[in-house]
Amino acid sequence: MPHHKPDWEAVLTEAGLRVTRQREIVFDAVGAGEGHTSVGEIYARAKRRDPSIRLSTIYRSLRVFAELGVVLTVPSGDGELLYEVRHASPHHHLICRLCGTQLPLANEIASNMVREVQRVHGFEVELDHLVLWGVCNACLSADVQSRHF
Amino acid sequence: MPHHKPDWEAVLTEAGLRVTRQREIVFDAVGAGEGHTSVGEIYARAKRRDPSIRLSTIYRSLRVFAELGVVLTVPSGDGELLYEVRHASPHHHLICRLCGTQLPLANEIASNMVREVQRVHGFEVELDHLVLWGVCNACLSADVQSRHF
DNA sequence: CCATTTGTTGCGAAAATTCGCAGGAAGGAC
DNA sequence: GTCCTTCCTGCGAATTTTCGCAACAAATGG
Repeated sequence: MPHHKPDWEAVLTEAGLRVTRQREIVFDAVGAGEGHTSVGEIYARAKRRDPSIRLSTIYRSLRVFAELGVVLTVPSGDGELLYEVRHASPHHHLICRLCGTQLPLANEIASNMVREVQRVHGFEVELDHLVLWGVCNACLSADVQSRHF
Repeated sequence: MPHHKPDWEAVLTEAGLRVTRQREIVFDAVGAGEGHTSVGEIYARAKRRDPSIRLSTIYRSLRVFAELGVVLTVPSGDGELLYEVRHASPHHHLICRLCGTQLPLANEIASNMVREVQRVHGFEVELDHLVLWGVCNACLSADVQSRHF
């Protein structure tokens, strides 16, 4: 199936919001690169398509997208917020606070937890993008070795 | 309540940082109330003890504390960052995005997930304060009813 | 088409957060 | 105590993010 129609437009109209030229530009700018994108980069890309677009419009669009869940926010290592378009299936990350590597978390683990919360608390968790910080395998062994010295 | 020597000082010195009067004020300000505290509130409390303290000092201290893990940051509903002192045992929350209620998450659920991640990915998750957003029991039934009308 | 309604944008200003730097204070060594 | 060395803070300015409001544009219905 061609899947050419971007579905974020449907999500917006569904929510009673409007599909505008600016929002299209911003959305495309988020997805233009690979992976996570900073506000500055998004602004630069957007301005390339419409030099008169204002930074406040970028921020407003991003907030709308994030609230509706069509883009996800990922806190980068140094506290800056990064943005990324959300793909069909929810995906979760493990981020190593030592080397910064990101690896995907097995979906089953996350959905198990969601199911458990539902069973125990009767609470419906909406888990789009779980980010777990910690230390990866490689750094764990490296750290152990460095303590040897 | 033998609330002995606050251990955040040990954590700072351990990291080669200094225990200053300002940092003491900021740390106390974070913990002065119950639960999560906003930057503005922290600043207000700190200024009560030292009117000459600067906002940039608040931000710098909070960043240091957060990086060392002695205070935790919690994203509030509207995107604002809240701060809270980290207590001995990790604790996790469920927050309802409809009514704002926060309820504690059974520790077992979280630690199960951490164990699973370790087993499957060999990744050591450092889970101090997991916040899961969703819809609580009460709002779930209320929502169902409202769809009836 | 035209009119109406309501959400959205541009614009500038305000607020929040970070930065650079010189003076001041903590911790350590003697 | 005094002297050092670094780190921290006050200070103001720069940067980032939000806000208010009038003009504008998207969807809807006639």
